Amino acid sequence: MTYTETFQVEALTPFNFDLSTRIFASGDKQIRNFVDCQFTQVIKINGKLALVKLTSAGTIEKPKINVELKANSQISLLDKQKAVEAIKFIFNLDFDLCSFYNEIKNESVMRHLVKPLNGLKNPTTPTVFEALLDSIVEQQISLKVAHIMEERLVKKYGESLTLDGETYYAYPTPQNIANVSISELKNCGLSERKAQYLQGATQLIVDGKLDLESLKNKENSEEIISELDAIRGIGVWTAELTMLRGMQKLDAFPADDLGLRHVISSFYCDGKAIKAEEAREIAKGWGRWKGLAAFYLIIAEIKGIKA
DNA sequence: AGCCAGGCTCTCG
DNA sequence: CGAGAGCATGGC
Repeated sequence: MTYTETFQVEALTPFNFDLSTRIFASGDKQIRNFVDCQFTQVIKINGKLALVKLTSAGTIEKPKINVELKANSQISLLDKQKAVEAIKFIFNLDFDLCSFYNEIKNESVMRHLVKPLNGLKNPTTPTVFEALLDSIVEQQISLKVAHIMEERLVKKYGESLTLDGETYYAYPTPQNIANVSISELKNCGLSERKAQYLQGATQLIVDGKLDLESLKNKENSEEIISELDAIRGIGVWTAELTMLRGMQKLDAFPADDLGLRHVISSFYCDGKAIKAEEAREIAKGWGRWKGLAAFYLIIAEIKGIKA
């Protein structure tokens, strides 16, 4: 028996749902993807798995999202409320893009991106742990390879939900990974070291020594970086990526990131290789939300927008 | 074939 | 201390 609830969620204007969600277009259908203007992902709400299907119901200026919530058991009012919270968090619906646009309106490159990318938000993962897991896996190796490994991890250790004959996977939780051996993790393609990093961080969480999820409530990003950086296997890059992707810390700016430096260079330095220090210097002109600005550059490059 | 890929740690000198 | 090796796998 499948239970379904349908409702709408409003977002702060401007918000372009289709543009913001397009980065999931190449995602695995059983995990998280965006096909035919519909976003699909399983999330854990109120302790149970539910499939979330989202489509845009409004415009960029008056944004609304159609939500279809599906589960194998009755969906309570609280479940619905939690789902709304999760959706708001994933798409940062309460963030005011106008204040971001105000920060960059006079910058030589950024000001040209506001119009073509109007309403673009940087989606986040429902839990911080997912962002951390992905960031550790993506250290050093190519994203393509990393995505293959992430997919293996999710399908092996994430809980699954089967609805109407289709099976979907939620991202593994720390509890799901806690008892997995290093050699099993290696079988997913992780190096010995990375398997240790992931297992180590997971143990800290399960043992109550690291409250990863509530770290996002800290105001001071530098504090979050140093707390994460102190953990074995997590450097500044991993911390910053985790913050951007899992905590909505849009001021985090991963200057060490190879791909990002490449994009910055193509807009500011004719494509010649630049160092992290030069990237930081350029980002000084981006105002407060440097991580979001970086995301705008990345999407601008993908869409072939010239500044 | 080999080299490289959105890093990080460990080990030398 | 700073530099350099080593890591895993798939794509080019």
